[in-house]
Amino acid sequence: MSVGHTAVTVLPVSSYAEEDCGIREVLDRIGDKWSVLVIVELTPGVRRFRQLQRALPGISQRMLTLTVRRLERDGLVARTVHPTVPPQVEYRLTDLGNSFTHMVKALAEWSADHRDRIADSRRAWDEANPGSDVR
Amino acid sequence: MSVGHTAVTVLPVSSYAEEDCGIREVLDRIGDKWSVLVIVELTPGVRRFRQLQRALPGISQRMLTLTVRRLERDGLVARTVHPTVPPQVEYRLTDLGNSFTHMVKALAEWSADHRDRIADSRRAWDEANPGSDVR
DNA sequence: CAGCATCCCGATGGATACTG
DNA sequence: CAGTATCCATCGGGATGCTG
Repeated sequence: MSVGHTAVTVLPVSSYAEEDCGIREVLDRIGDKWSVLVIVELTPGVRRFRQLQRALPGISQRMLTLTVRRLERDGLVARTVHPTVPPQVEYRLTDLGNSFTHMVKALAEWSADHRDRIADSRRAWDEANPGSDVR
Repeated sequence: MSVGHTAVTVLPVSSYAEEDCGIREVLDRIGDKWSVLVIVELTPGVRRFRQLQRALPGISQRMLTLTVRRLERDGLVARTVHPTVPPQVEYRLTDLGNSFTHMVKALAEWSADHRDRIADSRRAWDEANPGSDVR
């Protein structure tokens, strides 16, 4: 077997979007249902587990745990356990998490600024394309 | 029945993260697997269907169609059909779509800037938490 | 209080085949 | 070329029950 014979993994090129620009990584981190909301909720300061859950109506214990663990793993959130009875666990943003806050803020502003326009566009599209399963 | 009796919809408060700030809307729009990548790919200019598909290795016809339709519905992308043979369809960003480009750029920069730090954090966490299913 | 362990369902999205 | 139509596997995430 000569060199370059097996497993060449073609992958033609990819003008822009490919793996080179790290968009996919960010999306994998914040694209899920709760991560950004948790970050937003931690922006004002430290929160305890139950506090977070109450502040995020609809989140299950399981998902809050998972979300907060992943954020901790990524270094966006710090977790502090106070070995008391009953147990007390605090969550806060790290510097890294705080830096990400700016992104979220920009995103929220963009959303607020263009919300109406998007809603209009959707109405128009839906009217022009009745009975479409796109939605 | 007196006023204010039915359907009070409790919903305690929701300090920050609730529906009021439009984060959820943005995430519903860009949190999927391909939307942002398509937008990135359209940033340099107009693209045709197959061009997009080739530029986005791994995307299926179905998903490209769905993604591009949703973006069109939201008013981020404009679709132009040239009734030729064979058919030719062009996609380009609208002004709205272009404005969103800035968000994506910021996200990409943030990702690039902190990629290493996050990777380190993950390694450390994985080492400190062996055999965890969090990942 | 702050979780972990299970079970399970619906949505997302990939593969494939067909069409104007 | 630019789609549409199906079928199907995966998996994110909700509900529930138990524990230190």
